[in-house]
Amino acid sequence: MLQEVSKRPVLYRQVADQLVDKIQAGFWKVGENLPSENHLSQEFKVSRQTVRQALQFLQENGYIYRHQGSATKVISTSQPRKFSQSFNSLGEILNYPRNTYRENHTEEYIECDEHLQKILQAPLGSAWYHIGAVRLEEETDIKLAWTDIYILQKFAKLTQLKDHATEMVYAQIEKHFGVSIAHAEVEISSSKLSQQHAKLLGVNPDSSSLIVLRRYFDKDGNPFEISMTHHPENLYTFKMNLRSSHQIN
Amino acid sequence: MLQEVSKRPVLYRQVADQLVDKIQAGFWKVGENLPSENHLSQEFKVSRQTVRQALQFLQENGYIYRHQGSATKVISTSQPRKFSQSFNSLGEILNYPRNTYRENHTEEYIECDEHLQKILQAPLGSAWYHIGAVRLEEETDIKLAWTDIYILQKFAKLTQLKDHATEMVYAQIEKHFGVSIAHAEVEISSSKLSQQHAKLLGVNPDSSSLIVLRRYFDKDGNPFEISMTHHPENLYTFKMNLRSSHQIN
DNA sequence: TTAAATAACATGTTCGTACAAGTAAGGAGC
DNA sequence: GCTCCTTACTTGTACGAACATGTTATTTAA
Repeated sequence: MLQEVSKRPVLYRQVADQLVDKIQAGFWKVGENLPSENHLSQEFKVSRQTVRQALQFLQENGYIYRHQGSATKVISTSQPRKFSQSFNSLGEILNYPRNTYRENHTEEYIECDEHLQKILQAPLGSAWYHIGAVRLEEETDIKLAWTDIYILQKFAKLTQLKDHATEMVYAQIEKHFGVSIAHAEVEISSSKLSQQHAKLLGVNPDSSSLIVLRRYFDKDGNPFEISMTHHPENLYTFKMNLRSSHQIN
Repeated sequence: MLQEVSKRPVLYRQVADQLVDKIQAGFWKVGENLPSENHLSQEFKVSRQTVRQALQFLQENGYIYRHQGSATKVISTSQPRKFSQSFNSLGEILNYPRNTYRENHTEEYIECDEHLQKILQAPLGSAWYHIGAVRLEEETDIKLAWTDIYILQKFAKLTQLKDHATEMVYAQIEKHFGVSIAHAEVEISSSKLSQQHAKLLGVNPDSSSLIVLRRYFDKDGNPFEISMTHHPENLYTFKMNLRSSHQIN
């Protein structure tokens, strides 16, 4: 019965898909309440736990708002953008979604020249190692972004490590060289995608891009890694959730 | 027994807290695996279900990486970068630089239609007040951005207040209507500037733009203000500083 | 009329149990 | 030494049951 509607392997996703369909079809409108978990449990002929898993999926994707004691409310019908990164704390901003990996295209030793200095904020002539990579989604191999990573030259051999393509580079530096982040900067801006990047990512060369620049500093205030990521337009959204729940610790 | 360690009301949070403590103390280091769920279940003398809830909490907070079949891996100690939940800093994301002001171009009563719903995430047909404004720098009068602000219709008279053009609208709502922000979302994306916006801002119609969407919710999860700001390329950068303030508090 | 107590109902937590499905290591066979 | 397959282990899914806790509407008492 459920199989006919959806070919999802797992039950709670089948339920979730049907709920999403109904929301998007306007059966439950934004601002209205969903039936209770027990009611849905009977309607779909699944356990309440399964319904709760489905509702959790809807919540994670921003469709509903749940709160103990009150009914579940529809807050959005919009299909969330596929690649959006959500943060609950600012620290998470340093990371990239787990289900992605890098594919290194270029690796080279470079010196910080005047042009690079605007990005690196490092001394002129300092020695760096540049990695140019495409970031892809694990399952679909969709090209998500182009990333330029600059690390201090002494860290260059990192690229030969086993998990290099899937782990965050700053985490690898922390792990293998004992350098930890004392301070970081994140800058987000927008610009048109360069011809070259557009070609590498297989998108319209006229499209705009979201640029995320991350600088990692050690305890002495020296940058040891800088990454600059170009996301083609509409492919990536930066999303932050700010809660005013005062006492977390 | 567990009570002594933590006074959290719920069991899974007590377990989660202890796991986080151990990770931050370096008992399990980044890259290492946690014990299996069954093992933890026995160690903490709680059901596996409770352990899974605790692990889910750790996952949501970026401490661990889990996926079916493999052991749970520690990916972050989150300690230094957690730049923690000080609402002041998070709140700053909601604000706009002080030395700017708005120049309202259009004000109108509107209803939430299908197109607007994607932005507002509010019920179809709900009554809103729309303010279209250019944001300028105080001294130079340089046009920085175009902003569409949507507030609930009952707040419309705000626009007649004295400091309306310089204060953040959400702050005005808080002040005059006693509605406080319980939750907020910030979404950052990139797109090409529309012809109309480009003309209003006096920039090249072909340029790209940085779009910052802010949604403010009350305690019931209802949005009461949404603002969507379009920054022409190279005019605005979203910058965040993350410090590893170990124990300032 | 208003305010406090209560009942009904919603989601949240916690315990069981069992099986499914993905991963990784060890052994068999070549 | 190498590949393939089995096996043990891990996390994921799904069921059932019971109680906890927060919300809301109703009823009762002041």
